[in-house]
Amino acid sequence: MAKKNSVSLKDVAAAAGVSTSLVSFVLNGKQQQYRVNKDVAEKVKRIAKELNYKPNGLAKSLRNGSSKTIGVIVSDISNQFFADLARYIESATEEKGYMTLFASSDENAEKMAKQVERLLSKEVDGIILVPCEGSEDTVQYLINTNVPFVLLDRYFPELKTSYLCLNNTSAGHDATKALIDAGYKRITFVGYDLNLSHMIGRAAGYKEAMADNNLSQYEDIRCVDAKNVKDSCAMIVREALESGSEALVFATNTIAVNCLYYIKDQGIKIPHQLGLVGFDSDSAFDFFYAPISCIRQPLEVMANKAVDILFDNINSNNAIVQQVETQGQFVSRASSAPKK
Amino acid sequence: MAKKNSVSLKDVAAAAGVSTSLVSFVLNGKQQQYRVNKDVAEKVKRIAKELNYKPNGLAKSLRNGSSKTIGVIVSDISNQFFADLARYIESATEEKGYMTLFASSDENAEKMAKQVERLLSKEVDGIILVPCEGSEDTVQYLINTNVPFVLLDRYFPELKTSYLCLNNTSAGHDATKALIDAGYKRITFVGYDLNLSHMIGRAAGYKEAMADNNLSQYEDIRCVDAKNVKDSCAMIVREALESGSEALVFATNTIAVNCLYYIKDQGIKIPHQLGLVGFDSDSAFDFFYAPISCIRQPLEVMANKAVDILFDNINSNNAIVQQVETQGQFVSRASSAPKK
DNA sequence: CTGTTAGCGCTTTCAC
DNA sequence: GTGAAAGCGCTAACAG
Repeated sequence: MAKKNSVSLKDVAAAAGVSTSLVSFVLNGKQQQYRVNKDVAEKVKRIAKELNYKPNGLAKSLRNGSSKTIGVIVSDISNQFFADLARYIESATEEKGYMTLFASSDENAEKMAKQVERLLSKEVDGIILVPCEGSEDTVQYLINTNVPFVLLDRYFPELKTSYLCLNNTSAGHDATKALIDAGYKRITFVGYDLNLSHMIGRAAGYKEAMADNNLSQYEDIRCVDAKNVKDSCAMIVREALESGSEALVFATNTIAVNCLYYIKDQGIKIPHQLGLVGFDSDSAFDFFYAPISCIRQPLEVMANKAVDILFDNINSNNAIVQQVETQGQFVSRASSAPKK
Repeated sequence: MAKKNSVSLKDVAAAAGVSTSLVSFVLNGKQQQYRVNKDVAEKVKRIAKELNYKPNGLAKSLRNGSSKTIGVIVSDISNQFFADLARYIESATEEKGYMTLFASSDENAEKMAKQVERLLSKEVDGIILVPCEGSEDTVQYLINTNVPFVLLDRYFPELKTSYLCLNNTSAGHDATKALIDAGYKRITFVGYDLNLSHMIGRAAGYKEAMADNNLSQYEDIRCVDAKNVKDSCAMIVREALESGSEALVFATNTIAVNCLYYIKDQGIKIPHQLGLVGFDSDSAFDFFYAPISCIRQPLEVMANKAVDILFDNINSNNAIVQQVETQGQFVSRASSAPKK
């Protein structure tokens, strides 16, 4: 531990000439309840302060059966989208007197399972989890072992769990519809080849918008290779253009930014040669010569709500399953300006 | 705790018909050391697996006097610079079997002190700390209580602590010199009004470069109001231009990005009207119409080294103070192209 | 080779 | 009003 020289309850008790129980009562504000003598209470408080007593959280947690810590597993904490969520989650949990243990899964089910184990071995009181592809078993395990948790950003329709995510279908629809309204017809959806609800939803929204506007014959979904995002994005943009695509919907901000590098390099004219809509935000969207239209997720609301749901599960011993979808907001900018 | 139904060492021992010590030995790979019977060992392992036994990390930590957890306090975990560092730190500590507790200080000394307390109450084995202005007391407290820690990004010259930071003077010098070499003379340094080593170092490097090139008469240092970065940046760029400044050195990426919003809005011509050099990186630097030259910090190296130093302190009980400076690298791009 | 036991620091019941 | 004592789950002397 950080310091071996730390002073314990016993030390305070000895110095005050009382029992450890008294000290515990006083220092936990239960002097009323246990009718501790006023003077004794004062003395204990004074001595505790003098000795610079700091309770040992580990011992407390062990004894109380609650670590006052939650775990958060995201794909990559350095990704701006997750970093923003992390910050909001941190603030929300801190307000409740909890600490947050963050871990990254790299979209790898095995690594995610390992991170879950690591968090559980720290006896976290609950977990906020961005589940990755193929991690149903791990999620099922959490259900079986009755660990309070909430899925974030994605969920598994076949598993009855609490989750909080964007209404992805609606968002995918709005992104696509904006391009359609601007006069684009041959619109390509650029996503990951992931069998995960957020991706499926966004693609479904895209298809729906295309179909509703009699553009199904132009439906074109392309998948970025997650192992090699940069090159894969470049190739997809090139191929989409070659096949006559007039506009692209990017399913995530990482995809968008990587495609933008290629678009910028190649001098492709936005929006006249290619209309664009992205998801989330990135300063690249603002500084690209034609600012990028996008679907904004209400990150703070999402983080707060996910935390609320988690604590509901913690406090109710998972009695209620809450499945919440938030609404994205379309931000219109130059990259999806009306096609000439 | 997550689950009340968890199985303990005692349960395994009972099921295997042996004592808890045997189980502990076996499950901690000490069967050799304690000459545990092979068959018994096998049986214990099998039963532990059958019962899905997971050791309680809290109890282990309490007993062992080490939580196998470190704390990391940065200014803001959602800031890309710190998010990147966080990710590298997470990876490095994970390799050592440690978990990482992140917290944000918001550059506020009081909040930082509170975060330190929170981390210590979790009995972290050590702390990586990005200290904020006026937090000398808290750092001194860590020294006094013999908590292993290492400062990151900034340090206090008057305190004898381990730290890892950029060679800021050299970086500030290089950034400025690049502009001087490109023919700019009236160069303005835009930083925060913070009495912190990184800011002081970068400004000192700027001054040094100006002086070495007989440009001291043009020395011009302006400070962004950290409480209102966006507006303050806009005002500073405007005033600098009005006063005849030909180039700007931005002391952080947040400052740079905020100034770039104004520069873009106003249609200021980069680099001909104004040469620019920033710190760190941001996708805005890449997508601004004139890509921004910058000083890159070796983030991965820095994170790894900070973790190494911290563990040296943990393992040596703070016997050695290591103060390490890394070198930034100047990346030349259009924003600091030779002035016509 | 294996079991007993004494705590790590804390909370809380129960007795006085 | 207060203290003794049990015990959260684990490790590691120490006995045998």
